[in-house]
Amino acid sequence: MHKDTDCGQPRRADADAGKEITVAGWVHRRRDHGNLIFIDLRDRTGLLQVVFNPEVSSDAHHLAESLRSEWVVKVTGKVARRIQGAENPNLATGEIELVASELTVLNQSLTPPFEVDEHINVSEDMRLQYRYIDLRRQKMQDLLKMRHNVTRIMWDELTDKGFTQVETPILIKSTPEGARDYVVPSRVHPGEFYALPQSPQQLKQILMVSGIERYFQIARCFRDEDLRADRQPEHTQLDLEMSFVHQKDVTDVVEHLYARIMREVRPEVKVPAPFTRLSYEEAMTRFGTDKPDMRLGMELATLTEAAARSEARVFQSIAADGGSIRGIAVPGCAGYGRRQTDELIDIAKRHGAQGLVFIAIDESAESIETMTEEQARGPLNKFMSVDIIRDIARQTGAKPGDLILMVAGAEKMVNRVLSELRLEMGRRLEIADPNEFSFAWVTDFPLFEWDGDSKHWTPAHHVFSAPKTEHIDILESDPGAVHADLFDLVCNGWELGSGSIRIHNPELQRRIFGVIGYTEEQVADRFGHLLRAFQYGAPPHGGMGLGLDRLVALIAGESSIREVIAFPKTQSASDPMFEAPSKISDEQLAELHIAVITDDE
RNA sequence: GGCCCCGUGGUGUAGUGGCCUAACACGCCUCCCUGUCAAGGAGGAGACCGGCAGUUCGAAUCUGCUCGGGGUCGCCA
Repeated sequence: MHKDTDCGQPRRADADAGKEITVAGWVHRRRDHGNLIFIDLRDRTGLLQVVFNPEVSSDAHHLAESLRSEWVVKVTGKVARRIQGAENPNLATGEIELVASELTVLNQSLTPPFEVDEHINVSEDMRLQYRYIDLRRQKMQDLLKMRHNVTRIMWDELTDKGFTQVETPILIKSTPEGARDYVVPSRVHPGEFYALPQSPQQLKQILMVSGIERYFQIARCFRDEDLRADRQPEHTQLDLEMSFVHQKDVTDVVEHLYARIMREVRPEVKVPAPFTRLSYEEAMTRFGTDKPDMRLGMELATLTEAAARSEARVFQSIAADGGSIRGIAVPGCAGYGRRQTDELIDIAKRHGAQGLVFIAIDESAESIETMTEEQARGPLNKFMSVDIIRDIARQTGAKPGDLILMVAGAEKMVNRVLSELRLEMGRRLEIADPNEFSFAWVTDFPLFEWDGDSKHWTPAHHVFSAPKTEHIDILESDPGAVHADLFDLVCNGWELGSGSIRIHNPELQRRIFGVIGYTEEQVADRFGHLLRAFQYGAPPHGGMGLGLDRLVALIAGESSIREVIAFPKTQSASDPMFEAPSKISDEQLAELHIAVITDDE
């Protein structure tokens, strides 16, 4: 080793003073006082102040004059207690310093494009281009370690529970469902292609047929779709699958694991236990979304009946057409002015609403029951009696000083709009406690969704989820009413993963394919291997896929998963450091039997 | 594919039609300094304003196209 001690290691003057040590690392900062030179030396464990004193070693002092930021050096010297008054309480090693007797420059460095420091502000573009420098920052090192710890706990916990980690192949077969595949040409089979897995779903189900019983993998998944703050073309998921289980068995394992991760990685935060459980129906009714942030309050109320009793034509006609009128009460916002309400109307319109109806309950009202007509202000109030307004206030839970937001129209749109407004108001009012992690299981999803474009039923999750036993009879006759043992794990508005009890009966699996509208040929081509496997004693099984990047970002309080991925890609799915993707040589293309067609224009 | 925001020395910003021969901070370079720690002091170098085309007497500033980055809708079994 070039060093015998880590920079962050010697900490106490009593214990360490007088020891001769050798450390090595990067020059974090240099303070040259002429005759006395200070270097903050940085390695993965932290900072250590090194002093070069010409009276101790004139050679070392002389060489130290040439040191610059990010040079890589090795220093030998004696640990000494700092002189009185020169201690640095901000540094873990602030009580001591290293008095250098010997300095070796192991490598020089160009002046870095940005400083390796926490307080600086650099564009993400620049950070990604020089990711190796960016990752030297303490914060990035901490995030990578946190991620490591999360996966370490996954390994520990699942190993204890009898799980076996199995690596599944990265080169598999394209089964064009859902997302676009990333595709890899085969040299040996001209004109044929592998696909990178969108998830190891089928492989892990086959492992259940193989008798593994409890499988997990920290698996890379590839999807060639547009990126977002929480979506990368390759993401990592904790993939797990269990045999002979019911839904509760799967959620118990995951809940125990996630509670433990929170306890060990963020011991200071609140994690309400047990995790909340609510059905998809209930989530949509109370929050308008299947991934609610439950810290926000402001639950949705159905006001169709009350609003339809008013003289307001909009409400009457929407109610008559089978539409829905719903609303939320935003605490303390009765004083919102025109500009603020206009902003909310914009948000509502962006998400499909025709408009947004406000009722402001004046602070001066003693209570909802005693408030007067004048104490409730709103554009449609002249069409509503005080009784109706009171009714609306009661159902939304509004109090004096609150602002009620109402949206009318198709239920799906109304829910989406109110859910967005709820999130927006939560952000504005800073309602959510950043130290609370409110996990919830959302269960009993419908198995199918109607796709108006393709005029087909499509799987709400994926084709392998089992319908609830009591709904098997109506699979073909009323697909929309079929629910499944299908569940999501959500936390603070983030979808962290979903799972289900799978189909293990090849005949039932064929019926599902039938409802979705696959032909015999398509089924044979895409899923023949799975159906064949199921004919040889497939056990009942179920499992989950849980996003690791999202989990770590959530735990770390980061809004983008790029912060917790060592080498993420930009929104155009490219890597600014590698400059990937890139063209390949004609020789490579020829070998792969590939001709590139260039778009003119 | 749609919509929105951004692009000025190495980095982050200011400048939004003539005051710009482009300002500020950090960084960088030189010198001074034995107790600093986001050291301090003095001096200095460094950008023609993402690219192209236009409007104008005059463009960093206006317009169009384009490239790059970010957010979002679509998309994401």
